[in-house]
Amino acid sequence: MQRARTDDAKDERRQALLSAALEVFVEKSFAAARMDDIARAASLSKGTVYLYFSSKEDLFEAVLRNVALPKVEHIENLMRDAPSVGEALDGIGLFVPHLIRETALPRIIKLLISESGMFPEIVQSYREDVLDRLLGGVTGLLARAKAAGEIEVGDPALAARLVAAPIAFSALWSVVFETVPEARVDIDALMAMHVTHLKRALGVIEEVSA
Amino acid sequence: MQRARTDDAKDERRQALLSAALEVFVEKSFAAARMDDIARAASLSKGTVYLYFSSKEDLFEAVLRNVALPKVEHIENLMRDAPSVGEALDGIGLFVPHLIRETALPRIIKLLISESGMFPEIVQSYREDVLDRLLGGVTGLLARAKAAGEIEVGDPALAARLVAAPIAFSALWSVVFETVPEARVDIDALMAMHVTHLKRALGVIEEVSA
Amino acid sequence: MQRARTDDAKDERRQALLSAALEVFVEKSFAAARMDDIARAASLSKGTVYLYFSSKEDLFEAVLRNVALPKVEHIENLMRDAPSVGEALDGIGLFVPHLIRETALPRIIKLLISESGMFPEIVQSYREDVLDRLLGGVTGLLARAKAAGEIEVGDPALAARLVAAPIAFSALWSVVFETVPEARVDIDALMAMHVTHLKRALGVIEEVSA
Amino acid sequence: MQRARTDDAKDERRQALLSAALEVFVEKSFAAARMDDIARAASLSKGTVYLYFSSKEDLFEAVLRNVALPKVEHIENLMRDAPSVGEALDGIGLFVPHLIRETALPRIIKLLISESGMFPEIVQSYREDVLDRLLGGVTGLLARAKAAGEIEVGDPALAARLVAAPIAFSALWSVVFETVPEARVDIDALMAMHVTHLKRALGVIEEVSA
DNA sequence: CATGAATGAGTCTTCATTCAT
DNA sequence: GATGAATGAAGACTCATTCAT
Repeated sequence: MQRARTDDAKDERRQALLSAALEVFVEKSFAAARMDDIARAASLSKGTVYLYFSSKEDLFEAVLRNVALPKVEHIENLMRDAPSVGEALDGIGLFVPHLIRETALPRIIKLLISESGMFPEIVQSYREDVLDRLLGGVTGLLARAKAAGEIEVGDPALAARLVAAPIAFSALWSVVFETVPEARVDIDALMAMHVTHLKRALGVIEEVSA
Repeated sequence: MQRARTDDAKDERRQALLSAALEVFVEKSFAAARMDDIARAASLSKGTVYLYFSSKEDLFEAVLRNVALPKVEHIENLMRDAPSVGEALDGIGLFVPHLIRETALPRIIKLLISESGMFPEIVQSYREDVLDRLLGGVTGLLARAKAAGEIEVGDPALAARLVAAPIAFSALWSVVFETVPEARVDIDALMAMHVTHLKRALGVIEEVSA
Repeated sequence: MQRARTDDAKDERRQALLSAALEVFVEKSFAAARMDDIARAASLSKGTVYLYFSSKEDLFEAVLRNVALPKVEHIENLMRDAPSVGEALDGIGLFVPHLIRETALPRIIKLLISESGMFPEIVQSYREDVLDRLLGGVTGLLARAKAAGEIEVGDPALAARLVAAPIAFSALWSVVFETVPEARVDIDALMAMHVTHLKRALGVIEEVSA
Repeated sequence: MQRARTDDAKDERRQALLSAALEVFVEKSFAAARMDDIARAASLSKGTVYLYFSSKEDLFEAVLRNVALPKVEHIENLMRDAPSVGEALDGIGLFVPHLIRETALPRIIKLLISESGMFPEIVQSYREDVLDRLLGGVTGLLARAKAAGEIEVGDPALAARLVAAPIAFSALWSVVFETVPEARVDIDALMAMHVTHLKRALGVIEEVSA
């Protein structure tokens, strides 16, 4: 491998390592992942990894710190700025398939679940920093809509979980089972149905899109 | 430790080991679990484990083979024999909290997810033998109700996933996050809401219980 | 297994164990032999072995102490009492095939060789008590014959080794290689030739047997 | 330890390991030898051995594969090209003491004998590839000489064994018993006598060396 | 006496980490 | 900066030995 002299080149290499590490940690779990696997997945040698991360655990933490977090704010804003629950749900229905197919989200979720026993603090802080904020965004949206008489719902915090569950479920299903073609699920159709069901369940009146 | 002379005593010890192993595998993942941990969790010494299981992997497979499987038929039957979708859903709403709080289901799900990368065949066969059958049971129930004009729904197979998702979600949440009190969720309430939402979404007409 | 109440029954069991142990030690070496193998080869259970021998090493030593030793005196006497070198050699030629095919000698030799590194004292004392005496017997025979002008030979002690070598060679070959039929050697013919060669080499004048 | 960067340095280390392993296997037997012993004998650490050999068994097989084999052809040629049986035997008489004192042959023989029970295939293939060829070389020599009326002998294949036996005997004696000074044998004298005896036994007419 | 379940010391093997090149 | 050889701590597994039954 060439040497990375500039800071940019170093950042690039760091990113390559993080992304290789995510892949390998997800595939094998933290304990079973070998530094060598990760190094090779990033086309580097074992020793080089230690130039960028001080230990396997450090690398693991960096993986969780560096992915997906930017999205949180984005989604919080989407929830806050949505003109109506209906449109917010439509947005979710359209956005989630992309989230599942193209982003690291499913793998991050799987990793969090897998390592919750070994890294409880990391996982709890992830829950606080990411999951609670996302659920909080949806909760807020539903609470405002409920207050506005737009929807009919019990505890918005619980309802937010019902909104999130099929998303998490699909994300997990995709990483866990879809290595095999017969387990494949049509996520677009599933999410479309999820949104339809939610609207019916919440009593969202469908506005006619002119 | 006392010695297990009779076959019954040996079976008991086997069960104790399986249950200790499930605990440790769930907590640490297969790779990070030490046979010694498992042995001590069952109040045995390391060597004794090998009198009952020939290897760590054998023990792991036995753990998956020995739990939850009996329940599958039970639930399949429930779905098949349900007099109506509404009652079936009510049944689910009442049964699931028990399932999540009292049985190994949540831990098994977590384990399956965690080890899907390391034991793909085991995990896929579990999907076929357990998950597909459970989802198939719900799918059948919904398909029959749809044919009878009882409910309004698109593809029953997808809808079955929407039925299952909050159950899986809650199960996972309970093992992954509920080690910490502030992450606790009221599963009874959540499931009650889930059933309510489902009935509304599917257009189930609530019969008045005389 | 029945209990051995009488002393005779106990001795029998001891012998069975010694003979099973010889077999297993020869087949696998001391280190690789498992007490369980030996016990089962004697149709006993593992624990029972410890009623007769205090440890694996004790059993090993007993094996070497209890076999073949009686023969030594017998052979010493044969050598001492032989009326002539020719007849002594004839006796060897007739006796050795039996020794190799029917007695434990070949296995004992193999065992001594195998364990010479792990049990140097045992092996050296075996050499002194058995091998040196046997070689000494032959050496004495040759020395007397030389003194009597019966044969022509250099150092009788060296010549004794030339007498012994093909015997040891055949014994070893039989345990080491003759598990496979294509390695089989006609020991009677080989020993006959050995005796013929020895007589010619030593210049033994063949008396005509009336 | 210094690091072996070049292929040459690695080959050197491999050789050092093979030779350390031979020593330790011979001393203790395969089963009783610890990888750590071997590593230390080669001034390396335990882990390093596994950079060169994938397992203890792999190392063992490599030990047998890498020694003595070159000599076989050499000796085959000597036998084939010998101008006369007498000279061939003289050659053996002079060469064997070197073989026994300076080469790995005695240790290899001991190892083969010791491990014949645990590695029957390896040992049989060694017999075919090495011993049978060596014995075959001598057999051929004797058969040619017999056909030429040079010597008087029965079955040359058996006679070859009588040629080999004192060599094997001495080789074994040297590894097995000569750790102790009082067991030492004068191999040169023994071999000289062996050759003398063989010539007499075969009726080789001693040519006068001008 | 006989058994075989239980134990834990001992050994092979892996792999995170270091460091000479 | 990059490499991969070397290291040794850690963990799976075996088996001699003990001892409750």
